[in-house]
Amino acid sequence: MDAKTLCLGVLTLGDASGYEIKKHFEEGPFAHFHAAGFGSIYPALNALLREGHVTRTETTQTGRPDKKIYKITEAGRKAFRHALHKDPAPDSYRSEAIFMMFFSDLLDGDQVRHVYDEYLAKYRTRADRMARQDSCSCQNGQRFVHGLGLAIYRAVVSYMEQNRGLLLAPHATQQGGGAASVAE
Amino acid sequence: MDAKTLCLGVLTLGDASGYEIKKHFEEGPFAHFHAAGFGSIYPALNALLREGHVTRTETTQTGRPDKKIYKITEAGRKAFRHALHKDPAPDSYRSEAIFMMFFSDLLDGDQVRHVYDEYLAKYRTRADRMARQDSCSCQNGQRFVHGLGLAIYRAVVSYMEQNRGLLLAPHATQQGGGAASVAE
DNA sequence: GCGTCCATGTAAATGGTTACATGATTAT
DNA sequence: ATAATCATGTAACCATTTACATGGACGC
Repeated sequence: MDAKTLCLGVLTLGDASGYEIKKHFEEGPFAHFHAAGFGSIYPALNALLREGHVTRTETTQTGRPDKKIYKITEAGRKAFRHALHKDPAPDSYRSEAIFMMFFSDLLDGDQVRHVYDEYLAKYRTRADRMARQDSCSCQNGQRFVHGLGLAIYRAVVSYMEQNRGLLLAPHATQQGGGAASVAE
Repeated sequence: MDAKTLCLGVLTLGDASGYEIKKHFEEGPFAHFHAAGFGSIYPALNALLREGHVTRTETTQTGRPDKKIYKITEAGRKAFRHALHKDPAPDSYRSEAIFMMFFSDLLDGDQVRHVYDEYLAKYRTRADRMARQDSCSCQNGQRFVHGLGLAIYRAVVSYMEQNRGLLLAPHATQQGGGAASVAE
């Protein structure tokens, strides 16, 4: 899925600037299923403008840099629907952290613990954030995807909590600075 | 994570040819967390050979093309451990199928049903295949990752089964090509 | 016969990430 | 003071994907 289609998708949810589109990919509802950086968003938006798939309005703000708000056109909507009509490419998932955990026996314990803890913390945070976001007002597709993301994050957190011992067996619990030894 | 490190990782599990390494990424235990194609594997192996991180043995086979078996060296193991000692890059997950489902209200029902069905079937197949693979003989890290993959796949399958209605609500069950109008 | 599996590789093209460039405001 | 947020963009770099090139064996 190229950056242009991704941007069009965000713009079907409402007008936005390039900066706001990036935030969408970081915090928005499908943040977990795609990503894009400035280096791909800005050129994509300019290309979409050239193609007539979006219009642009420059907004002057006081105390803030100027903003360029993009709005999808009818041609843009059509192009978006057309792009979504092909068979989807297979999912691609890449996780260096999990790759590392796979080889935990080759790493020293501190490193494994560090990777494990950071990873679990990150997924906990995301699961919590998603759980707080209400998806009630959204359309069905959006609710479906939100729920799916949440289900995946919860599964990861739950599995990791229950199987910590597999990775960090010999070292006991030994976490954080506290004195708790037989935590539970 | 560059292709070289990925190949080294596979080679810590046993000697292999480039072709076999690719199969590892398709069917092996961390298939789900990383991928690599021939175009990145073969050049990576040649680079590793130049660097002395692997050795290569050419094997002549009858009725089969010749094979080049790669074996990791001590220097290679050291380089691998070193590569795994950095902080892992954040996960990147990209799914066109889920992106499509997110925008299901813009797509026609047939298309959504098609994407949904294919996607669920794929995840079911993978979950089943993983469940059959025993991970008992593996080291802890490998068991951990295998279990994690399985947990994720099961969560996806389970969620999708339970929430099909969100995506495909108005159309009733209505599957197959038949004439069923008020099916279910 | 046709497709798939085995097996290796190169080259071009695509496309994304990273670094650079700039700069005001606000919160710590 | 210092970092973060807001805000846009370009250019070099890097890496992967894709297409091309080759070819025998085996099953349908």
